[in-house]
Amino acid sequence: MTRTAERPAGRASERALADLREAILSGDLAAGAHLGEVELAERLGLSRTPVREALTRLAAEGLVALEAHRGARVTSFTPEDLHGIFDVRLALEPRATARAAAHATADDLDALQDLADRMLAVGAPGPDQDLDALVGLNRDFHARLLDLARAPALAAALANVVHTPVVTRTFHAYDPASLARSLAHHAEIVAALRAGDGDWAGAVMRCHLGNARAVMVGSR
Amino acid sequence: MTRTAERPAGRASERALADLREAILSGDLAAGAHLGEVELAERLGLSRTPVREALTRLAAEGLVALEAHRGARVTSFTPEDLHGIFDVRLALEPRATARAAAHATADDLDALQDLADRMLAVGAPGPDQDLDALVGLNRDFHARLLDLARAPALAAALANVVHTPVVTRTFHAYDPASLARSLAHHAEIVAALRAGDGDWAGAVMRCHLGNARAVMVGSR
DNA sequence: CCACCCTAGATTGCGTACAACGTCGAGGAG
DNA sequence: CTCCTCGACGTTGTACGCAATCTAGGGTGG
Repeated sequence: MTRTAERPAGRASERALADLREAILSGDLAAGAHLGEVELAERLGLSRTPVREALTRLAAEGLVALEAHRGARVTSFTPEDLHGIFDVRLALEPRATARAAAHATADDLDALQDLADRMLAVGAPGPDQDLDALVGLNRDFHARLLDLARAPALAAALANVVHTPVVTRTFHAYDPASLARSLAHHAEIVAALRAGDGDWAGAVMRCHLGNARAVMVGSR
Repeated sequence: MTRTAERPAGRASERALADLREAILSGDLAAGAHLGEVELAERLGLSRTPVREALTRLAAEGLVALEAHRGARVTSFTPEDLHGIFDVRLALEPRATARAAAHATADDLDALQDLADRMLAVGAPGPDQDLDALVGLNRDFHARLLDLARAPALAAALANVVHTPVVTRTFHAYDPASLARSLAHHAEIVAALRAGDGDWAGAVMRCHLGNARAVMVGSR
């Protein structure tokens, strides 16, 4: 009916998926928000079918919870949940980081270095500090590192856990000292990889995650 | 209240999901098999819609791969993939097992003991040996153990990795010595949990998985 | 005053039809 | 003989409509 000939675009389903995921991760859709299929469909200018498919996939990723005949809700996480999520990250990411040492080429290292440098620049206290830009850079850094591990199963296991809103969104929670540590960790990881020392790199990643958990969940 | 204990039982979508998952895990649908939506729909007596939803969810679980306009295929795993999967299991399951020590009640331990005993009975060499029955018991044992860990995030991370056909299906690949070890491990895990020693239990799980990996992937 | 039932509304679940896209095979040209 | 091009088919992607089901609200009886 409504022929919104705005843009031919790619697959509408993937568009809906990406839009919804971004809306959730960015916080536009608050945790616990009531999501109706018709409402979302109208909002995105699509029919219910692709929206429904997107919701199904988001539910599989754990970003939303489907309640029968009651609508879908954005999943909310308790501090215990967050703690558990960091448990998984601590179990997997240091291992992946260690593996990355064996596969990283000079180009890879340069790219990582570049990301680490830019994060240091954007994250440094002062008028130019941009904590929001940090989010994307941080995601890129970790994603690239994970890719270098050449461990698809490990990456898949992590994927359904790291997507969680709070983990990827907040950099504002960091106090100056923790933020400085976090940014330094990135650089140190690159240094360890350059040295070809997987154990070192993995250890830094453990520190990195421990620091992050302390900031976001607090000591337990 | 109308007690419709009839055929249509339960949501058709979940039925399709369960049927397809079982068909894949049991091997009825061979790895790499060409799955068309219409073909599956006719086979299950449903329309394409629920089948499509089931395929989407299976793809999210990693059991099938959706190829655009070419149909879905049951994912197949290389030895390298399997090795990586066991890497993830080795990183997560021992940790979960250790955590289970803190939460297991007497009833839980009895149930685990029962499963371990039954596996010993069914797995013992002789005319009564039933390797197929082992599959279900083994899955129950690991699932129950994972549940006791009270670590939903960890369980979720594992879920998308353990579902893989080859990992859960084959017990025929075990040689007698390895099989005996594997069954003994289950009993030892229960013993360690009874002793309240999470470290011990986790160590046994590491052995258990190492043994399994050696059987299925071979030494590398 | 409380509990229960019953109706009305809304939402999801599923089926079917249409459209777009990609793939595969056959035929012709070089 | 090989490669390219073109057409038909098959498959997926999306829209829409109907039916079943659940939730919520008001009314009634105890």
